[in-house]
Amino acid sequence: MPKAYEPGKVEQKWYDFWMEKGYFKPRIEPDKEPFVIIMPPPNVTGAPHLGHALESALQDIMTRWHRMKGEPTLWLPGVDHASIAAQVVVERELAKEGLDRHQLGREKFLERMRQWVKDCRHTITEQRMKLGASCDWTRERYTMDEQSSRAVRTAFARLYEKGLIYRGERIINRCPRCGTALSDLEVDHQDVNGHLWYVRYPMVEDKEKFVTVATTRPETILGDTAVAVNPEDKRFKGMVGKKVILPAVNREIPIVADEAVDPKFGTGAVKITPGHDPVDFEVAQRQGLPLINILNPDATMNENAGPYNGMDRYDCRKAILEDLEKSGQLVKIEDYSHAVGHCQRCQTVVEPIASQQWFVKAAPLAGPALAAVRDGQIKITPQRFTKVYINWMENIRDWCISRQLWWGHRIPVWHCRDCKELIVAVETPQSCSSCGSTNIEQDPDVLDTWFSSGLWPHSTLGWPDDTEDLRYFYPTSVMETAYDLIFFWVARMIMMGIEDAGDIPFRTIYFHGLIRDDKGEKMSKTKGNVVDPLDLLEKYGTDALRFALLMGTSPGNDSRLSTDKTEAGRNFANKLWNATRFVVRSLEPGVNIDREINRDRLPVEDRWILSRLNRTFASVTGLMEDFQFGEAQRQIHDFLWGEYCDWYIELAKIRLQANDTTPLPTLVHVLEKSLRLLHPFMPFLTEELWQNLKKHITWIDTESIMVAAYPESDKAMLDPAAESELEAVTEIIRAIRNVRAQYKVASSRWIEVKIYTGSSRQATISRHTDSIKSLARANPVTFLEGEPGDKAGDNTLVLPLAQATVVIPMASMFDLEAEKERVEKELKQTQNEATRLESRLKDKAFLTRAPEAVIEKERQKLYTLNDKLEKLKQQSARLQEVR
RNA sequence: GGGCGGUUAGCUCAGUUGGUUAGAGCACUCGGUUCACAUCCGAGAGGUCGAAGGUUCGAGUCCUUUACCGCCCA
Repeated sequence: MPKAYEPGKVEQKWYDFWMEKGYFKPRIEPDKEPFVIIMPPPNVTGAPHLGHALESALQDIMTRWHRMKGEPTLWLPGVDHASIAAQVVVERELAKEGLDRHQLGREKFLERMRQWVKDCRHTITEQRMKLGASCDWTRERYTMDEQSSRAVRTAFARLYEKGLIYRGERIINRCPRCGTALSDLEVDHQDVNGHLWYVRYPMVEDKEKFVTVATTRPETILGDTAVAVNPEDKRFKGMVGKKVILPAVNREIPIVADEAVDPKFGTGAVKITPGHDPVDFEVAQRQGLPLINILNPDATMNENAGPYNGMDRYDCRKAILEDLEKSGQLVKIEDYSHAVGHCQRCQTVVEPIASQQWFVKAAPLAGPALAAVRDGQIKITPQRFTKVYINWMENIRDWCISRQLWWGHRIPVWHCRDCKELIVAVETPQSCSSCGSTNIEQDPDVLDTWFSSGLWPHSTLGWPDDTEDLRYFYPTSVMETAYDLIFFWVARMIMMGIEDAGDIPFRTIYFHGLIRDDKGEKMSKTKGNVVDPLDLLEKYGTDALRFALLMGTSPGNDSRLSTDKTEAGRNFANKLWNATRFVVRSLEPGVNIDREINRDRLPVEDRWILSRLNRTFASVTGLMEDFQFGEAQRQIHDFLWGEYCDWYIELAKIRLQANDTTPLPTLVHVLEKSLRLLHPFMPFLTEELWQNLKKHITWIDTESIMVAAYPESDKAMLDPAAESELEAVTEIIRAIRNVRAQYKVASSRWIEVKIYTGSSRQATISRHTDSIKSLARANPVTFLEGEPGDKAGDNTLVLPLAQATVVIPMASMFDLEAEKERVEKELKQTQNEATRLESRLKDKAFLTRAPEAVIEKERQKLYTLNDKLEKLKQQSARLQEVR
């Protein structure tokens, strides 16, 4: 084995080996309950980022763990066509070529999209494989493949037939840049510093009288169809029912009373624009007011805007304000901060517009989805997200699913041009189902990308067909994703899964946090702080990256990734590499290691490490069951590095050096099982090391660590007495090392140690005399009974410990005279330097002429010197006492 | 406006039912060419666990109030 672990040389080899052996593909065993994770499909929007790497690591850990436990395990991969997100990305690419999609036309644009998806899928798959993902590639799916598309059309048609999908005119958010309706969730609200403009609307009956309204969007005046006041508001008594004249377009509109009006906003009278405000839309419906749309799809003003027809919305705002100013109707301007909706994908300010769209009636679907979580059929981890889920579900609103985009699932609805009938069908119809006309046309819109995502757990397993996969693997075990998808995706999967497949889509939903950069900033392309997982993989190795991604994380909490962590991962991998290298090298003489180890015949340090190993199994398993993977990983790390390497191997070396091969079975046994324990976390490294070990151990007959059994805790291996005994020994060794460091005893020097204990402890601790001698560099080591008391003598150090008292004669630690001389010399030198500095710092010329930074530096130097001086004086005094 | 999370060592974070002396990685200081590993070994320093009050034999952990930071929803 080479001196250091070189991940680049082994990773591809093992991934190919696993693929070749078909380990990723589960065998359907009807009598066993399977473990199933459906991979959240990455968007085809570019190269995967660190969030995907974390997701991959977590899901792979769970998958490998359950597979090793002997469960039929399926991790099903796939990718998402990402309708709007992908279209926006490709449109940007086109813009670089000076093109837009309309120039290409629908078909050519879709061709372009498909090519993009092809390239993107390749990158995504390649990266998943590099990350070690043990997913079943034979079942890989795509949200736009034939099966998924049919699932989408089927789900749509069934919901339509049940009256759960309808078409209607509602206020929706429209992104002028993307040119499409959006769902409420796709709008990001940001506080913007704007203005509140107060505008006078003259009364029809007496043009000298006015009603003043306040607005943040003056251009919408053009679409006003009423002014509303609160019915309780005494200020407007007698005005309700009268009419005012709308500025700019001189339309007469009524004053109405409606509960929705907040008397505290503005003047208490508000303008009602039913075509461009959701609250006003509702008021209009209640009051029977007409609706006027003043905007074109691209957010320019339309013919209803009168003189402003054709203007951009913001130019219109400016123009109308100037006109109002001129006519004296603009009476007041206030600074006003308010939330403005932005398109989640392109950050353009969205416009609320009343329009004909397709909606999913949410309430009937939310009922069972709510119950499934409330009853505990679906468990949400971490638990705190349960409340968030319930709160959202309880206040759910209808879901706008039609998009005026080209990329996505075309809505399975055909319009008859002759009889205006709507035909909803799974397969393309030839003629109108009502009048038989062949003059029919498919709806041009596509579906919200989350519609197909919502079907993912059942559509990937074969729904709407009754497949073996669907019967065996559904409901799935765990859905693992980021918490920011709770509404977009998780909620919809639960609703659609129950509706379509008749059962919950997964038993547990596990949320991980978001990965930020080392400064805690969200990674984004515009900020330029995006780290490519591939760069880290190549530099540090997959296992190191996986280790880093999990290090110090807890469920549902955001984490930062830094090179410090990846380095720690790499170092750990290398540590384990070398521990294995040591064990393998010790085996070389051709020693035969038995499969079973007889605990009772082993020395106490062997029983100790076996006990600690089995405690670690129990603890790690408990943590994994609880989804605490970061903590599980830490415990494995601590056991291997802090106990196995730091202590057990060091103890074993003492026997091995005396040509005693008895530690070998334990060395091998603990290492082999630990590698299996660690395998889900660091798959490549553990496979490589395990295979190296396998070459020397005949009884390792499994062909890969990934199909070897996951270790379980054996209670018979637990040994509290051995643990207590080793605690005493390590405490003694640590105490002696501590003293050596404190007194700067040369490492080549052996010091004398006397250990006082009770008689029963003496029998046990004295068994470790060789260990204490070797690891603390102490000789001679003698054991005495009871407490040292006066017997210790004057020139000794007395170290009282939990289970023993250690006494060290000072004289054995160093040549006293030489040490005194050394300290005095250093003391003198330091003193001289300090004096020189002091006098300089008193020199007026220096203080006035030298730059402040230099003076400060000198002051710091003096401060440090004085500190050192103090310590030297103390040491000198201590030495004097020794005589 | 409603909700959630965070506040623990210089930095980044663990710390799951309350229980000895609060941990890790990195950084720092001192010492190390002992045949697994300098991607290392040994030792050390560093924390009134945001604040105040309460429950308890015992609180980083539970309760109340509060400050600041972040996120989600409206």
